[in-house]
Formats: sequence, C-alpha cells, structure tokens
Amino acid sequence: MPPAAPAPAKSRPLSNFLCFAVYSANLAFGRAYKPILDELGLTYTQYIALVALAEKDEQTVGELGERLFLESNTLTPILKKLESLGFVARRRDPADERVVRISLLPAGQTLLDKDPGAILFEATGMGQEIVPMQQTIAELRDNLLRHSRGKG
Amino acid sequence: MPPAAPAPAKSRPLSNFLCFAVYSANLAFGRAYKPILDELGLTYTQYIALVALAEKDEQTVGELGERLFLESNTLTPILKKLESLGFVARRRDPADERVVRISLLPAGQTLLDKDPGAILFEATGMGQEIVPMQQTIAELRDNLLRHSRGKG
DNA sequence: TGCGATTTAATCGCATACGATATATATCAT
DNA sequence: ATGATATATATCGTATGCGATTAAATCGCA
Repeated sequence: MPPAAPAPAKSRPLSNFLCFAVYSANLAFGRAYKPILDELGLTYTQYIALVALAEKDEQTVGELGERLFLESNTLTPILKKLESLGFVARRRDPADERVVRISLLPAGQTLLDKDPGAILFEATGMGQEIVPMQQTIAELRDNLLRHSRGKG
Repeated sequence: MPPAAPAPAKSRPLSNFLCFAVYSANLAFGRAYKPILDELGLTYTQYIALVALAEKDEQTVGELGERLFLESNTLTPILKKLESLGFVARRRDPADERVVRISLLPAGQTLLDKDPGAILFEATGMGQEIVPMQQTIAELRDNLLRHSRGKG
C-alpha cells in the first residue's frame, strides 16, 4: 500500500471550546428572550440593565458598569434609551457634577416585578441544576476577568 | 412604632439570572482572548469562524452558519474579512451558483494548529471540570434553541 | 417547457461591545 | 488660589448579531 498522504492534522473541534459553548449559549438566551422582550419594547441588554438598576437605587453609571461588566461607552446610549422609554431617570449628582445617577421609575419596577424571564426556566431544561450552574459560570467569568486584569 | 412603609419588593437579583452569568462570561472570554487575537490580527468571532471552518472542508455559508448558530447576514462580512486576510478562500459552487463554499487556506490551518486559545485553560480555573461544563452549557444552549424553534 | 415558489447569499438598518478620545468636573500640590 | 493631574461620563469609529429585504439561481409542477 502506498504511503498515505499525511492526513491534515485535525485541530481542536468547536465542541471542545468552552468559549464557544458560552458564546453560543449567550446567543441562544438572546433568541429565547426576544419574543418576550419584544412585547415589552425592550432589548436584551436594556432588560439586563434594568435588573441591575433594581439592585440599588441611585447608582452611578460607573457602579452600574461594575455590576454589568460594562463601561460608560456602552451604557450611556442604553440608559438614554431607557430614559426615553420612561423606565429610568438620569440626573447629575449635585455633589459631584461629573457623576450621573440612575433611578428606576415605577414603570421599570412594575416591569421587573412581573419577572418576564421566569417563564424561560422550563426552557433551560436544567431543573434545579440551574443554581449551581449560575454559580459555576459566574466563577468562570470572575476567573477570566481576574486573569485579564492581571495582564491589563 | 408607626407601621413601616412597605419595603419595595426586591425583584430577583442579577446573581440569580442564569442568562446574566452566561452573558457576562461571554464578555469575559472576549476580553481574555483579546490580547492573544490582537497579536494574530483577528477578532474573537473571526477566530471562532476559523475553528468551525477547520471541522469540514468546503463548507457552504449555510453549513457554517448551522455550526456557529449564525446566518449569512452575520457571516458574509466576517468571511470576506478572513478572505482579505488570506486565511480562507470563498468561491461559488459551480454545481449550484447560489452557494458559496469556504476553504481554509494554509495560513488559516497553521494558525489553528498553534491552538492559541490553549493558554487560557489555566485562566478558566476550572481544571478538569471544563469538559462537563462545556457539555452542560451546550445542552443548555440546545434546550433554549429548541424552545425558540418551537415558537419561531 | 415555462413560470411561480423556494432557496442561498448578500445588503441594509439598528443595537450592542469596546478601544480611543474628548469634555467637564474635581482634587491636589504648591 | 491656581495650574497640573485625576476622574466620570460621553462621543466616535469598528466589528458583530439580527430582522427585514433584495438578488440570483434552482426547483416544481401544470
């Protein structure tokens, strides 16, 4: 038998990339939320920002960014949109005019009280595993960010 | 003691949203890959597309989209960019001129053979848990997409 | 055979992410 | 007090995602 041409070394498949699992799961969540949020006139990121705003009143853009792992370049347009929709109020802090503080308006709190994402619990198919899964993925995130900070 | 004003019902915190864990972990992966991919002149999505292209030769845009959970509106500009960088070739299928087939060029295979993402294994801090984690997150993704397909 | 329906990519518009920069305000050192 | 420095937010340009539409090619079926 003639020597076979060297098979092109198969590189690592997508299924072995944790980053791709996370990437594609994120796309999947966005699509699952889409019909729910369309009803409410919100995008996925806008909704997540509202959830973060409910955790503490009168957060600054910077504080909100720490919660969401985003910066003002991304948040400012989103917060302006949420303001125009009547879900939040933005105002300069009189004690430090550099700072903008965001407050959740009643319409925003009302929307969150309905917990529109809850109906996706079943769609995850994860049952009670959902809690440890959140924790493990959050840990992964924190590990990666710590690594990046180290070299940043 | 006068009756306390009803405490505003705390809505579900960000830490209990699996979607936020996934969302933020995805951002974290992008940031961890950034310095590595900057060296190679690639973006995160371009890199993932290359990995997917290595799995099968001469894939169509549609096939690649099924692997990546993306469509031609997102892929076409990315593939054109990878072509301009010399990592892939794009050509119409002579047997069906609607179809565009993508082939990985030697420069692309060489890049993948170096597995530039491998040095992030340690940064995940997940040790051998990384394999079951990939599987669980992929399962989550598939469950969510099945749900969305059901109502799409 | 021919023509409407289907399929595949590509294009367009909008909303994120994010690096780089700009702007306004506050702080600090003298 | 004042100028240099630092900080907080906003703006700008580029690269995704994605719904909607378009353009080209193929298919199906009378």
